[in-house]
Amino acid sequence: MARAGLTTERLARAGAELADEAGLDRVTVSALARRFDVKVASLYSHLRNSHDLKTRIALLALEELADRGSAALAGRAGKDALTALANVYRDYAREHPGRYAAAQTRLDPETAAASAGVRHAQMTRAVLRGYDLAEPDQTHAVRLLGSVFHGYVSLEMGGGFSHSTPDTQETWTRTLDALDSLLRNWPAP
Amino acid sequence: MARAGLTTERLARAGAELADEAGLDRVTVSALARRFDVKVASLYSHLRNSHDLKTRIALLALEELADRGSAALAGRAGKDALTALANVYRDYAREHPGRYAAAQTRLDPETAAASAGVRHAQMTRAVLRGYDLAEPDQTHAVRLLGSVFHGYVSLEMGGGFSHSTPDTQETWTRTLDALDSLLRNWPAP
DNA sequence: GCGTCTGCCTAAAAGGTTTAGGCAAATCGG
DNA sequence: CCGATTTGCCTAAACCTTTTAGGCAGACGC
Repeated sequence: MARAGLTTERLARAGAELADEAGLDRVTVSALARRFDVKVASLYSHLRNSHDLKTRIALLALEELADRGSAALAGRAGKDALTALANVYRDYAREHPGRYAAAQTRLDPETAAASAGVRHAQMTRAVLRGYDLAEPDQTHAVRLLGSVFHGYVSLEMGGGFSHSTPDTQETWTRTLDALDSLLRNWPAP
Repeated sequence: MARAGLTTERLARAGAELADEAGLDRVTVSALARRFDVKVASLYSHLRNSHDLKTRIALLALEELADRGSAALAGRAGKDALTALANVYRDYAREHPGRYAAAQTRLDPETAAASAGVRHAQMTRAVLRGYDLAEPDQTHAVRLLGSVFHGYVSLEMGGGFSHSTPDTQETWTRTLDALDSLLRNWPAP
């Protein structure tokens, strides 16, 4: 009997593809076994359980996002950097909706601390180097930017901005203008 | 055999309670049947399927949120209104995490159009009456506020702002200050 | 080539989803 | 007030997903 060559890595990658194609809620251990033409139980040598699979997809997505982010940020500063990073999130969510959804999976603290999530915070902080913000305002701003990026992307993807006018692209551009303006004129406490 | 008195309404309400207590992912038709001490199949006279249950919980949550929002907005304007509405979302998510999670369920367009989601957009627009924004900037601002409210609340709940300093309450306050400032000084295109 | 280890297998239990069809309680018309 | 109809919850059953236990054979180390 030929071996399928399963690894945790390949399972996570295939799970990510399946999430993008069929939606995160259809990513099951069973579906994955079918995709590898292997019996379900075989996957349990590589995965602790079903939630473990989701976690691994989340970690994969966070890492891909962080890689794209640091590539986009290289050589940019100020509004240019802000726009580049923001677009990384939006574009990734559009290209990989299932992976993006997986990236929102709640991770337990140790896993989160070891994840690429840390790099995300660093990247946002890097964007803020182009603006003049001291602590604790810098941390407030990091959190605000994270909120806007995530909030906008998830509402847009969820159809929350459904009515057609104005264009959501237009809103996105204006939102980034607004954030840039806000960061340049951050209000004193 | 005595009847349990099930209705779609009661099922949605019990589902919402269960979501808050155990988490949205543990809200199943089976669990709900157990709670009513009734056989599983009986629920299928009141619910089309499992997804239908989630949808009804989502609609319930959206309505409760809208009710709280309009109560909070009554008699307030400007930053006062902004803060009040923002706190409605944050407080609701803290009090009812399962319901809040359910409210993020993607609804099909007809359901969404008939839902309280419409009132949410109107409430945000009402807040903006306290600021001087003409269309299309007003719509851009509606979307921005929605993004920040939703993004902040979901990141905070998901533990995204985990490190302890500064306090997330402090960030929240400063975020609202920043939004107020931004709306008063909305950048020209 | 032999032994060990590992990877995928079969088997099986347990629980969730959903449909079909039945009986009895509630409700309504006379 | 009683018979007919409707409605609500039931049993039964099929199907799917998750997860554990234990087995056999292919890959690898010597």
